[in-house]
Amino acid sequence: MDVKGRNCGGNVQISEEEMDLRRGPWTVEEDFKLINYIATHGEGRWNSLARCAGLKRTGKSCRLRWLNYLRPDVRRGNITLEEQLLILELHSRWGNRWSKIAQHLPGRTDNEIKNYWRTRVQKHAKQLKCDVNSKQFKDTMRYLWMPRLVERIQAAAAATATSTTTSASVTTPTANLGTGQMVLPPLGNNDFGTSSSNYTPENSSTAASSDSFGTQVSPVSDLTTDYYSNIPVNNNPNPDNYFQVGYSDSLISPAANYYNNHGMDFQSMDQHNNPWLDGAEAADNFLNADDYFFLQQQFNFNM
DNA sequence: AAGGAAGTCAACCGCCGTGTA
DNA sequence: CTACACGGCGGTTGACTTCCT
Repeated sequence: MDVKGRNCGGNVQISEEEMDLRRGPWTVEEDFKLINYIATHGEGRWNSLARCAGLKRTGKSCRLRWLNYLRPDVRRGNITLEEQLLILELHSRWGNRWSKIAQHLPGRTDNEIKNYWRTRVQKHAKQLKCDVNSKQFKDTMRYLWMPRLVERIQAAAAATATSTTTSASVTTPTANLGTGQMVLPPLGNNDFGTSSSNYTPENSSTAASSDSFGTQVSPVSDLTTDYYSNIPVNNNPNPDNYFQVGYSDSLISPAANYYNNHGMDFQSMDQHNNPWLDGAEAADNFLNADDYFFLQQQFNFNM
């Protein structure tokens, strides 16, 4: 055996410096070698694996390639609405703990989630001219985007239910999250867990111990028992119903108040520079034209 | 059609924690 | 205890693609 594991046939070990290591994109041949080797020998110490498989790559490079791309259970394709919701929720709790977040999205890698966050979510923050870690932005996620995602999941579930016509009762979307593919965090003292039909940012956050949103929490919890209580039982998502029931005191959502109070200019965001409106049907758009119009109306009403 | 801007994502880098000799 | 190798993780880069003018 070599120092840290397997040795490929008893030959003298060759240092990485002597191996003329390759870098950059992987070739089909390299992928094939790595897949074949792992299929035969399993995963192991990556440095020795790289040598034994005849790959002129570092162990790290092999590990990354396998975990992020070649592994058979890697799930490719667009991030679903359910996954987006889960990412937003988990990120609000754990921050940039991509690996930890990825553990709860089967088949998704930390790299993929990280890329999603940086390219999609941070884009929205940039467009709003606010920091992605700011309270305003986090509250927008909590009180606008996440409810919006829930609505859209609900609508999709309802559409599926009516098309199949086999089920009289509509399953709540979170109970049906990812068609069984979601693995929610274990139910701990402060965790949201299996009470999926009761999912809200309020009860799902870590507010009890360490509220990552800071000390001031918008008063929505007094107005809403849960998000589903604001959604008509006929599963017909309606932003007006949503806000007017949920935020009955002022008809202004907490996030809208934030933008109003912090001088953030919603009205200057026309359809040409607002990423939330462009291609509103795209999977990663949280707000549609109705939301935008509604927010504008609310701002005008209070001016 | 061409060129630049913006978006996407695979891969690399550097740091850190852990295990072992 | 110390040194070293290794794996894991988050941040960053850069090649490639798509969009826009």
